[in-house]
Amino acid sequence: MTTPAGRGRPRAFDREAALEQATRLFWTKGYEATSIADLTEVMGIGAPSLYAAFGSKEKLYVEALHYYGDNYQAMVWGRFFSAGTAREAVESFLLDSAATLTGCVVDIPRGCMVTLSSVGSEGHSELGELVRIGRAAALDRLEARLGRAVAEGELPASIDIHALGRFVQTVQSGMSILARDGASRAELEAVADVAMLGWDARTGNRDGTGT
Amino acid sequence: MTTPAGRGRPRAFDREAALEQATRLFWTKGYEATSIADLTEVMGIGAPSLYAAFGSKEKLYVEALHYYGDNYQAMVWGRFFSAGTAREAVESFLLDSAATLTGCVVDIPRGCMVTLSSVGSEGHSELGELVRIGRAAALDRLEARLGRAVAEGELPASIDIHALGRFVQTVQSGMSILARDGASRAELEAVADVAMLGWDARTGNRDGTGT
DNA sequence: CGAATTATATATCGATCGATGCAGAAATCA
DNA sequence: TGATTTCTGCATCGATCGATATATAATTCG
Repeated sequence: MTTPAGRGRPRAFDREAALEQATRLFWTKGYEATSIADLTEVMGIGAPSLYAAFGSKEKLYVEALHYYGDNYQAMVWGRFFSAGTAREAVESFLLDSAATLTGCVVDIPRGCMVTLSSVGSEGHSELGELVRIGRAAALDRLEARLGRAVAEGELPASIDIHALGRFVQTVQSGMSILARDGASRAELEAVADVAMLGWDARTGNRDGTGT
Repeated sequence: MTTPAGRGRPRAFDREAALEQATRLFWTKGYEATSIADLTEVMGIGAPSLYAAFGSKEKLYVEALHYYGDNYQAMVWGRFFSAGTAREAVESFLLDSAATLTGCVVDIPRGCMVTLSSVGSEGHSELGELVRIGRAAALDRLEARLGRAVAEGELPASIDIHALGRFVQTVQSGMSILARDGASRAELEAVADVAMLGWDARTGNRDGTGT
C-alpha cells in the first residue's frame, strides 16, 4: 500500500537507514562541515540518489533534525513528561541528559544535535532559525512544567519560573559541550546533582527529598 | 625600535587592528564558516597580504585565539583571580560571564569564542585540540581555586572539587549558548544566582553570604 | 519476452574554497 | 633623484563545494 501502483524500478536503498546515517553525520560534524561526498559515503548512495530522495542538502538537514527529534529526544524528555512532580521531572531531565549526551544509553554521538548546532552563523539563516526554535521549545517545555507545579501548589508562586527554566536549560546546554570534550556520564551526573541542590535552595526545598 | 632597520616599503596596514577584526569574525562565525574572502574584507587587505602577514588561515586562527585570550578573557577571569574567597571568585566569574557574554561590557560578539568553537569536527584536528585545551584550562583554574579554598579552610575537605568545578564550567558553557540565542544579561545573571544557590547548598553555606 | 519506467553510476557543471605568481605601486636609504 | 626593497591588487591556481545532465542498469507490467 505504501507503493501505489508504480511500474518500473522501485527504490533500491533503505531511505530510513540512509537518513539515520545522515543524521548521525550532521550530528557529529555539524551542517557546514558535512559535505555531500561525506553524506553519500555513509549513506551508501550516489549524489543523484541523494538529491532525488531528499531534494537538497538543506532539506536533508531538516529531515535529519526531525529524525533526531523523533528518535532520540525521548531519551531525554521521556521521564520529564511522565514525572509526577516538577522536581522529579527536572531531575530526570538532567540525569537522563547526562546518560544520553555521553552516549551511554545507546551508541550515538556525544552532545545534543540541536544544542551544539551552530548553523545560521553564515548564509543558512533558515536552518539557524530552525535549531534556535528547537532550543526555545525546550525552554518552553521547562517553563510550562514549572508553571503547572505552581498551579498545583508544588512550588510557591513567588519563584521566578523563567529564571529557573533558564537555569535548567543552561545546565543541560553546558552538558552537551562537556560531553563533546569527553566528560564522563558520572561527571555529568554529578553536575546534575549540584544543579538540583540549586533547585532545592531556589524552591525552598532544603532537604532534597522533593516533596 | 619595533622597525629594526628596514629599507623599502614599511607595512602599510595595522596588523593588530586587522587581527582584531579577524578575531571578531572567527568569533562570530566559527572557523570553517569564515572564508578568506570574508577575512580580507573585514581586515581591509588583500589575500596576499593576509598570507604574508599570518601564513595561513589556520595560523591566523591560532593568532586570533591568542588575541582573544589576551584581550577579552580578563573580562571574565579578572575578578575571579583577585577575589578573596572561592565563593566570591566563582560568583564573580559567573556574573562577569553574564555581562561579558551578552556583549554588555564592550561591543563584542555574544558568547565565548573558545566555548562555542566547534572546530575539530573535521580534518582540523589540531585547532580542535587547541580550543579543547582552552576549555580544559578553564576547568583547571576553577579546580585550583577550589583546592586552595579547601586548604585555607574556606571549604570543607569533604566537598567534591571536581564535581563543583565541572558544575561551574557547565553553567558558564551553557551561558554562551543562551547568549547566542539572545538571552539578556539579566537572564544570565539570574541563572548565575540560581547556580550560586547550588554552590551554597553544596558547600554547606546556607545563608548565601559566603563567609 | 518486450516495452515502459525508474533508480543508479559516471562524469561534469559553475561557483567558491584556500592559497599564490606576477607585476606595478609605494616608501626608504644612499 | 635613483636604486632598492617591500607591500599590494589583479588574476589565477588546483581542489572541492553543492548540484545535475546523461546514459546505463534494473525492475515491473502487458
